[in-house]
Amino acid sequence: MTSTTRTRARRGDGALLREEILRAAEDLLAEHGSEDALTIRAVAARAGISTPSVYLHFADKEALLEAVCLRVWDELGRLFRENAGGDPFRALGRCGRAYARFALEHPVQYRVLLMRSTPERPTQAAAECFRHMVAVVERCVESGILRGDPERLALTLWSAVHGCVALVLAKPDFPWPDVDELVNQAVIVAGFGSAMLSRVPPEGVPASAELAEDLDALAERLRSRRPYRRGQASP
Amino acid sequence: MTSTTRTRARRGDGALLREEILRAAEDLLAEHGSEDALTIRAVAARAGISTPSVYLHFADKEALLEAVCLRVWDELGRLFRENAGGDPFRALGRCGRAYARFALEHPVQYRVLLMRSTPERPTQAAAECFRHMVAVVERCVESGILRGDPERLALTLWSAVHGCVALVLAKPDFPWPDVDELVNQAVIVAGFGSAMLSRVPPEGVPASAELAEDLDALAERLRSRRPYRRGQASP
DNA sequence: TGTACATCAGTGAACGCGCGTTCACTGATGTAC
DNA sequence: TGTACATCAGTGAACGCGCGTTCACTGATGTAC
Repeated sequence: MTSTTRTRARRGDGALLREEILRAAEDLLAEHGSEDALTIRAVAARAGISTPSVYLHFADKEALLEAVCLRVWDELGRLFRENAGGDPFRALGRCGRAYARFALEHPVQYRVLLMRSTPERPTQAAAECFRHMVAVVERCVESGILRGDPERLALTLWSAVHGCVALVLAKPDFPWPDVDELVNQAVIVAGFGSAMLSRVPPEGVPASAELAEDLDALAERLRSRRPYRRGQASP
Repeated sequence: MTSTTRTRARRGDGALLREEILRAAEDLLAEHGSEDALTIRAVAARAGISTPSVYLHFADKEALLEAVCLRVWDELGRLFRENAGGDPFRALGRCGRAYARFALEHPVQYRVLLMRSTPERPTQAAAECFRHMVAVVERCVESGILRGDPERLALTLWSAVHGCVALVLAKPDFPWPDVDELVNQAVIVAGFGSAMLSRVPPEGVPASAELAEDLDALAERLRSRRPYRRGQASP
């Protein structure tokens, strides 16, 4: 940590410090991998300023933590928009994978926003994220591959991908197999599982052995079809 | 909170207090819904003893929290054993639902053990929980309904159900639809999705519209079969 | 062009809190003789 | 049966820590006249 001596901001440029504080906070989170590392004192020290200076730009500690986390959240919206085009079922898969990648790249922010029990703003961020998913699901429903209430479907898809990254983030010491493949499996399971959801007869399905036969028949049929694009798993 | 005056334990019965401390800690967690409520001081006050007395039975705060959480964990193993019998695919569904119910009934313990980034013992508990799931999955693989490495499959199934309860626990203020139904959907998605996992051709699947046709054909076939047991969704 | 003054970024020192933990202790209970 | 003593459950008071936050302040920068 090279202690570059900060030169005081010009009049009216006080907001510049805000940026430096946020960056210092981000660095702390990234290095320690836990929100516990984010103390006003540590952030100030990291930014090379005195502790009370933080209060010139953030009302309190919670406001700072929130700002750091929400800052990165815009990126998620962009990812959804980028991946939402083309064949709907494939787009769904791409979005799921992008979501997981995002979460794994910003572990602490993701944990604070979606794995901590907090009211208010962070929940709004979750709701916004949810709306993006609904949009993608709606196109799947239009195409016929998914059926049912898009919001319900989106919730289930969301929770499936969330579960995968949440476990990995919470238990980094667990002997996970290749995380990318785990995410990929979760996305495929979520996609095909959702597609089956509206197609499972309400009276129930046959016993495992018979059900296996029918699924094998489906698999055979799928194999005989021309794949949408080769060399890539789906959705 | 009736302050029943504790009578000092007889010689050799010191361990009795241990139970009372654990119960007091459980009550605190249940009431406040957060592990932050568990302070040595609060637990002692709740149990009607002096603060240092806690140290007669627990090495430190972490040991107490751990004991409170692991205490409830045995129940999970019992639930798996109870639900593991019968048709494998159905057993899988029952175990998933039981798991979710367990998590929702012990929110704080679940959060501490599976949603917090902690090393050592809690991770062992997660591993033990995982082994139970593998056992159920193995029977599914034997029956042919699932295919592939049981551990991989179990991980994916686990993460799907975990995602559902983890989101609900983390964002209780979110306008969730009926949680039981959400869990049910997650379980069905996880089950059928996993069944599809090994059946998706590696070259990829056709476009959404064609894929929808094939799935509809499967649905038709399932409807014409005699259901394993009527009036109950599956798996 | 010079000077008094307002404004604003930033600071040093301290307050007060709740916490985990420790220490020397008390007094009841059992045991050896 | 009585008595000295060891043991053990449990306690009161205090230590020390890091924290969020506040307060009165400093001194550079710009502005009015």
